[in-house]
Amino acid sequence: MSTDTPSSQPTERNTRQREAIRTAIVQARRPLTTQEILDAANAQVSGIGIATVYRNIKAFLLSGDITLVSLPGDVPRYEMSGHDHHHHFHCKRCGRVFDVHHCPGELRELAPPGFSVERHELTLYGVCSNCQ
Amino acid sequence: MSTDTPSSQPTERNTRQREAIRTAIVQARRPLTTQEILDAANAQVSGIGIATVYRNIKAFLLSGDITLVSLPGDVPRYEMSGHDHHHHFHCKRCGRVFDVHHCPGELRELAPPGFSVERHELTLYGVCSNCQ
DNA sequence: TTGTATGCAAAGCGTTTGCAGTGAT
DNA sequence: ATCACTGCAAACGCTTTGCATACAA
Repeated sequence: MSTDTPSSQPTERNTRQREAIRTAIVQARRPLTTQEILDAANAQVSGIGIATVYRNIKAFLLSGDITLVSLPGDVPRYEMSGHDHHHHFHCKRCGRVFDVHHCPGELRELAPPGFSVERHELTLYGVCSNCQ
Repeated sequence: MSTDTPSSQPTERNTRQREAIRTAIVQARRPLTTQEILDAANAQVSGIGIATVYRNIKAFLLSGDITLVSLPGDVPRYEMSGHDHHHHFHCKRCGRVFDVHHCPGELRELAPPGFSVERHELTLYGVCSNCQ
């Protein structure tokens, strides 16, 4: 066994673009799409390319900084990690997605006999308080 | 008011390809991906093009014959309509999706105050009985 | 100075569409 | 004989990748 890490990461650099992308996701406080991230990041540092957004999203996912939020039939969204177990609410008016910090709880019994449930995802659909 | 339908649909024709695609979905008894549909249909009638599968899927969706099943972070699947309210189970071993005919029930109270819930989708993840 | 990060453009990949030929009615 | 349906290939939209340059360290 080796003492030094065999696959040491290359040094990460703090670029204006990367910080703008990170800030966009942090300040949103809700899951953002790639396009929403690009728009918010461009508001801080103009000229950011979409490829840079994709590359940084991938890097943040790998490092665990952000989490993929994919709702059925919708484009992927991303939010900061560290939230506890939660679900999502999709507003049909404004199209935004919000976190829901409640959970129906134990769902193992819902599956047919012989099926083992390890995880679940729940999405609520309706109208958010802003759009009422 | 007119007696004849203003926008009368063009007459549908029963082609071997269309019937192969419909049969594939009927016989599966679980939601199928586009590729699974193409493979199953080709087993009956070889040489079916992928465009034909997409066109027929779209037609079946419009007519209500089939229903879109889209799970988070996964490709769309399709199943015959007419099932009652149900959810889905995704096996992490074989990748197949199964219907779950139970439901946790009333979920309106999970949303934050001021949010109105109209619909919900639940996906269970784990290992199916075949793969145990 | 080094080499990671970026921007641009090209390449991928799954899905859609245009078009000419096929075939159900 | 019609005209909807099909197969093929081109077109699309979104995401990824190659490459030369920019810039953080």
